[in-house]
Parts: sequence; structure tokens; C-alpha cells
Amino acid sequence: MDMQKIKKLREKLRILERESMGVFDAQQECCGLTLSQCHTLIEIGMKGDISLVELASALGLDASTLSRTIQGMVIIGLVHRTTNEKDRRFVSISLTEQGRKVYDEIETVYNGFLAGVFDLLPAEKHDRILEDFGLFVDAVQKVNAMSGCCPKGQKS
Amino acid sequence: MDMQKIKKLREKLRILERESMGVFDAQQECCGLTLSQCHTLIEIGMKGDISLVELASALGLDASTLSRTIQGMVIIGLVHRTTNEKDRRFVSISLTEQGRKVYDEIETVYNGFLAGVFDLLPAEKHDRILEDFGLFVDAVQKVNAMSGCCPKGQKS
DNA sequence: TCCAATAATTGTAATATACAATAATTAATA
DNA sequence: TATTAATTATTGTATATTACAATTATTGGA
Repeated sequence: MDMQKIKKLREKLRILERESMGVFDAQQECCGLTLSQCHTLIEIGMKGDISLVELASALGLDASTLSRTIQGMVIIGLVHRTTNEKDRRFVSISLTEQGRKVYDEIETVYNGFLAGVFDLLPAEKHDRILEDFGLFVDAVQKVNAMSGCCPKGQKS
Repeated sequence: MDMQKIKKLREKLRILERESMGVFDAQQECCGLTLSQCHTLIEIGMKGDISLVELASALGLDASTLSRTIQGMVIIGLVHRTTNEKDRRFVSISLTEQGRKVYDEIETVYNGFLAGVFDLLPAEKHDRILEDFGLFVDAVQKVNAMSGCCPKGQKS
């Protein structure tokens, strides 16, 4: 890989970082959620019933941070939080009916956004782009796993 | 685009969002900079001499936010801030020698990271992956520009 | 010259975050 | 079985990041 190509990729990554979050920000506005709440909602929506530590780990956050986020979401009626009766140390976090509704709304908008992106790309390249994107992200993940320098939620 | 493929892409995007930031976080640790400072440093490093509003716009931040970030970076000796004598309303922001050193260090680590990523990908696919990634990001940018729902730095 | 526009900073408040300490509960062990 | 260790979640505390509003300094135009 010559440096010129890497530089170009860096630029694209920086743009994507900002631009793809734009959808989330729009979401935040549209659904009256903060970005943190939005991320949390999506994660719960995908994982279903989940404990606090598990969720914190999935989001790369400290448990105390997430505890407060969840607290807020319980108050506004998006999230259900109950004690797990099998092991009363755990809480069981899930979406309320209202939370599910907001989640579905976010999903719809986000999926629509991506469909719009692909509308701008030549149809015959769609599969290739998806495949290549997947390969790239997988490799990123592998490199991070290998180096394992700075896992989220901890300063070494 | 069928929904299944979009879902898969969503998952990849979420991973990338977290994982690619990992490098920055590592940076943050290694260079003693916060993430905001790191982003700011990189932007100044790329753009060279720049005014506050311009830089704020490039970073998608409010000018007041950036003003404080810059203040901090001036104090720790990474950034130079002087009044533009042609138009004394503007300040001229640039990297100090020390700032340039840290910038170069970050560049080196980040580029090395991406080189590592491509080491894991088959060489014959490198160019294709780069091209497809570029196409995708360009399309994302276009869609955001079109909808123009929620530009950064403002709640509508 | 006076007023409007622009750039930057400061005042203020809200959110997000991590680390440390604590309370509650379970598992392990002596 | 009783005590100790480990685990989960929450609270206390401090810091960072951020935006909006108000203010100051400066420039350009009427």
C-alpha cells in the first residue's frame, strides 16, 4: 500500500465518520433523543433483553455511565428495567412498547437513508461495494483485536 | 437494495464507527491528547493556517466550543494563535513546532494502522476496495447534502 | 460618521463520561 | 454452615464537550 492511497482512504474515513453520524444526529432531533440515548436504544433493540454490564460492554461505555443513561430512558418511558429473579444482582433491560416504536422509526429512517445512498450508486456495483465494505471493516476489527492497545471504557 | 443487505451494511457501519475510532482513542492515550484536541490538531495539520470560524465549520463545531479547545491547545504549546493583521477580527491558527511533531506522530501511527488493515486483505483486491469505499463515502456525502436536514453545530 | 455585519470570546447550562466508593447479592471455601 | 471473595448495579464526584446567548472588537457600507 503506497502512502498516497492510504492518505486518500484517511480522507474518506474522516468524511464518513462525520457524515454517517449525520443520520444519527438527524435521528436525535427527529425523535427527541440524545445521541447516547439513540445508540443505547438501537443496541437494546438489536440485542433484546440484556443486562447492564453486557450492554455497557457492547456500547464501549462504563457501567456507571450507562446506568444513568438507562435511568433517563426509563423516566421517559422507552426502557423497562427489572431485577432478574434468577440472580438478583442483574437487571434486565428491554424496550417498552413506546421504545420499540421509536426504535422502529429510527430503523426505518436509517434504512431509508442507506437505500438513498445506494440509489446514487450504479446497480451493478452494489454487491461488490457491499462485499468490499464488509471485508474492510472485518480487517479493521481484526487489527484492533490484535493490537488490543486501548479497549474502550478504560484508560490504561 | 433488499433489506437484508442493508441490515448487514448497518452492522458493518456500526462496527466501523466504534473500531475506527479506536485508533483515535489510542492516539489520545499515546499523545496525551483528548479526542477533541486530536481531531482539531489533525484538521489544523491538514489545512495549515486557518481562522477559527473556518476551522469550526470544518470540524462541525460551534465557534465557542472550538475557541475553548484552541485555548487549551495554546496553553499546552501545540497551537499558535495570532491576530490577522489584514483583518483584525480574525485570528490565525496554526501548529507550533511541537504541534507539528505530535501531528506527524499521529499521522504515522494512523497510517501504520491502515497499512496493517490492508496487510490482512488480499493484495489484488486493494485497489478495488479503495475505489468502492470512495464511491460509497461520496454517495453518503451526496445524500446528506441533498436532504440537508440537520447541519452540525445547529439544532433547527 | 454611524450602523450593520462578522469574528472571536466569555457566561451559562446541559450532557456525557470515567473512576472510586458503596450496597446488594451470589459463589466459593474453610 | 459461616465467612470471605467476587460480581452487578448505583451514587458521589470531577472533568470534558458542547451549544446558545450575550458581549467585545473590528470592518465595510449607507
